Amino acid sequence: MPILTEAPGATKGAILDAAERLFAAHGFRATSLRAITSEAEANLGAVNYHFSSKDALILAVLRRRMQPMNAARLALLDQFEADAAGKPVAVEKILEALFRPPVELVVRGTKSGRFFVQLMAQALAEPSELLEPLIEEEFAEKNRRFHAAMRRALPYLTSDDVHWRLHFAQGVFLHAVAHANVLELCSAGRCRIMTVEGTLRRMIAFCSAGMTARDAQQGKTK
Amino acid sequence: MPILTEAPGATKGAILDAAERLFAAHGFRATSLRAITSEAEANLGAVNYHFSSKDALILAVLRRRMQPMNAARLALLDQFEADAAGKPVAVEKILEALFRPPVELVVRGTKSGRFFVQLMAQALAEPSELLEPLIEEEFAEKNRRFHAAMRRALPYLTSDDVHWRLHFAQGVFLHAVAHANVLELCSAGRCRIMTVEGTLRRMIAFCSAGMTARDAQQGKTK
DNA sequence: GCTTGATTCATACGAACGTTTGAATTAAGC
DNA sequence: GCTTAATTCAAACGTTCGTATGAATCAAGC
Repeated sequence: MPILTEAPGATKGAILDAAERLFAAHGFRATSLRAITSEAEANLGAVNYHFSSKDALILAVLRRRMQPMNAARLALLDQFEADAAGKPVAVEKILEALFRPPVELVVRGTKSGRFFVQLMAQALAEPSELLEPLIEEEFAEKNRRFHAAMRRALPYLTSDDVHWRLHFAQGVFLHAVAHANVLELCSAGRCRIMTVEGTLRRMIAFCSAGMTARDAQQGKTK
Repeated sequence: MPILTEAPGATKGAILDAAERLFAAHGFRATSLRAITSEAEANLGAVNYHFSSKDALILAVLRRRMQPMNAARLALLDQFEADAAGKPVAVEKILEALFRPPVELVVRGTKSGRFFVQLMAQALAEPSELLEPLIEEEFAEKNRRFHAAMRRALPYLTSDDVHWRLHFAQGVFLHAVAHANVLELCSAGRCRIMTVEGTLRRMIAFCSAGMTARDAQQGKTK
């Protein structure tokens, strides 16, 4: 086991960073390994040495951010549930636990972490049997926990109502953060994601109103 | 000008249909022209004959549905504004004008029209200088009109508030319709997009509550 | 029925891709 | 200082892609 000249895993990390940025900028398929290794100042063969294939590299890029992000979401929810001392957690707090970790990743993110949400949007948009198991595995517990918390906070909604509305809230967050350029375009440059707190406040205000809304035909699935 | 054996533009239309379905299923870049012409039962050269390049085919696929969809949205808004006879259109109506055309395209869509929203999500997620002008050109008037209608309906919101919240509403719609499989996955198959009216009702209930929400720090941009 | 213009078809080309290979390089162990 | 194992590197392989080309096919006009 040699001690590297630079930090251990320097090449591996550089490849992950470059891949994250280029995947977000041009898509998984449109980004060549040559472009990645060129930006990472690594040799072409290094990708297949450290990750064995391009598909495995894609999974590694996604997994690196997904796991900590979802762990942070659950930790935040844990904390709010502890604060609530047995009572239901407020809808706004549940939404904050859901939104804060990714928003902080994007706004404060060092290196290329800020591109990660765009990658998630691509992973969803580009359906592939490659990504589905990762998404299911990585998000299963998060979905279960947040659904349960919302059901407690909104007892007058059916389980299906909560599923639908959490799905909507995910859409708000994903579109707002991953496609922030669209907002900037539509508002002629006036609206941009600047701070964590400002972005969070807007998203939570919108979604908490949506989550708690009293529907005229509540409970009907169709 | 020969009269074709089959309907005029049969090959061209078959290519568009096949491309729409395969682009939605596997992404723009991952779908080869050979796969498209194979599914369309056309010759490989037909693509470059009818559309001149793959990029132009992508644009043609998108434009075919975008133009009528946005026209229908504006027509619906026109109608609601006429009904309102000078008074502001209700938020729910504005949202219906925004959501109904694409939802009907997806739920009732013949041929491959139901895949179109997934394509829009991909076009947004896969940023490309190819697609940006199309999006800007095709959505500019729609954005302007709906922003103005919302400002009339919600006079207590700033212009920036409306930009942000319309952006959120777009996220709800796009994610809900384009990634309906995620909802089905998260709800263990219990929640699915079944009918136009049921889907619309849920989206409008959520978004109208979000649009009209009174924010604690309203008007602050950050 | 020959001409004409539009479309279809089979084939081929060059480029770019992911992956493989084997030698060169590096640093640690004894 | 030699050995060993991990890593880097340059070069090449086979495949697949988008595109181009030219002949074949087809229907309509006169």
